[in-house]
Amino acid sequence: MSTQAEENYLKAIFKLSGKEKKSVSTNAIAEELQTKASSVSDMVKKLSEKDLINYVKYQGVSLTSQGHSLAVHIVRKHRLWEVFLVNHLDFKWDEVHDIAEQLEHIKSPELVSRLDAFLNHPNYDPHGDPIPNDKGEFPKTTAIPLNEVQLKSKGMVVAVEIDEPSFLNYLDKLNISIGTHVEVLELNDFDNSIDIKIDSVLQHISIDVAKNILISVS
Amino acid sequence: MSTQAEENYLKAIFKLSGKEKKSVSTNAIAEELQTKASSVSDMVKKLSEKDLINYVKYQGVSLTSQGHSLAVHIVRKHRLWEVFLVNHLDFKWDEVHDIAEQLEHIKSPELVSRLDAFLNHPNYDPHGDPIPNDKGEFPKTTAIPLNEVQLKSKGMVVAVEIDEPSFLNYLDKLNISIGTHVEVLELNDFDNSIDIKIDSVLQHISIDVAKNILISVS
DNA sequence: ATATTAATTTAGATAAGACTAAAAATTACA
DNA sequence: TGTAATTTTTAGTCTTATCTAAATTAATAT
Repeated sequence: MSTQAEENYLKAIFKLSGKEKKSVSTNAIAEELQTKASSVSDMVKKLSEKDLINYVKYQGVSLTSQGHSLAVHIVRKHRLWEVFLVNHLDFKWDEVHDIAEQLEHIKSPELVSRLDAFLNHPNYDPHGDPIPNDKGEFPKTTAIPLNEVQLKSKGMVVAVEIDEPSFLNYLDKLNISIGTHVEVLELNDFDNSIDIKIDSVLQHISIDVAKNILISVS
Repeated sequence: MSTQAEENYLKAIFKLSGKEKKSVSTNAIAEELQTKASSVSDMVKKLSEKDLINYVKYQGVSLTSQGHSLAVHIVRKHRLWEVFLVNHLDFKWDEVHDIAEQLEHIKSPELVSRLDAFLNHPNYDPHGDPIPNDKGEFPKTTAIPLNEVQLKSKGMVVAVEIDEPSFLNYLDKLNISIGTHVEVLELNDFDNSIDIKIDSVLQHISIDVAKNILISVS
């Protein structure tokens, strides 16, 4: 059985590995989990002994298939709970992350499958993040970051890459949410900012914001 | 902030204190939590330092008003989650205790109040146990144990005092659930068993079972 | 190629929560 | 009332997860 701490490490490693499944450094994990590199060093040893990660001293870590499937399962629970909180308890999309961080550690396979059914097997959470099914498979998505969308083309916001309230509140202020239609008008080379049109209103957003908004181009 | 361990101790002390708020012994807590008396000794010291319980060496413990309100709050969360699990996720009444034991430790006042509203402010959980409101007040109940019901009188099952699956499954077999109408027919002095009528079927139950079935006499 | 810097690991501590075994206090009862 | 039995506490150990400080390995730059 996995502890909450172990699950948080696996989740962090999963996130940092990216879809390229690249090896993750001790420091990167420490940064992600707001802890010290020495603590990470201790923990990766334990996870390695449990065959949840591959670990060679000084060479970073990667998830084993067992660790990967555990991590995906935690992500699944996190995102299902977020759907519940927003769709049924009327939370806003910027309020659910911390609560889901707690709920994702509840251990009951039956609960997960019943919650999933209750929610009608959702494919995406309130931030547009894909929800893996019970076999760990993610729905495929073809979205690209807003800063990579071709000039003059239109698309729809399908997901955001950051769940922090400060970022989400900023998007609220710009009237950007999942489903919003955007048109990319112009790139301003001098500061890498982007002109976009939302509901026929012109907006001006920085490259750092644009990078974290995923668009399905129409 | 309270840890899960602390919360479980407070809950155990609350339960063992009864409505008479009697002082609780170290051994009783150890028995309730399936742990050792020495561990309890350690923990009560800590809870006492946090002003959650009154503790004098060798003289048992009682909850302070602060400890009481924390304990009641955990009970509230436990029972609200049980209602959710049974009413919305279609769990049976014998399946929800262990899951609610986990969910009761989720920390989010907003979540509790929204869940309560979502469930329509229920007064009783699936076992008929009263759910305190957000001020910690319990709905008043006048039910009495089945073994104290007068002979020849009728009533309705409103609660059960044990949540263990083995007990609940036994009740299922007897067709006893919350809302069931029962008539007490006879007391058999030689073994303290009781003859009752359920849905016009005669049943024979032991005093130990009867004690844990609460009846509202009609 | 070697010296410096950065990243990582080890060593040693700490805190929470549990345990066993032993000591101390309380209760029971002859 | 004094001894026996029971209950409770203390002392010492263990595990998990963290930390700081020091040591070691790897990476970088001259």
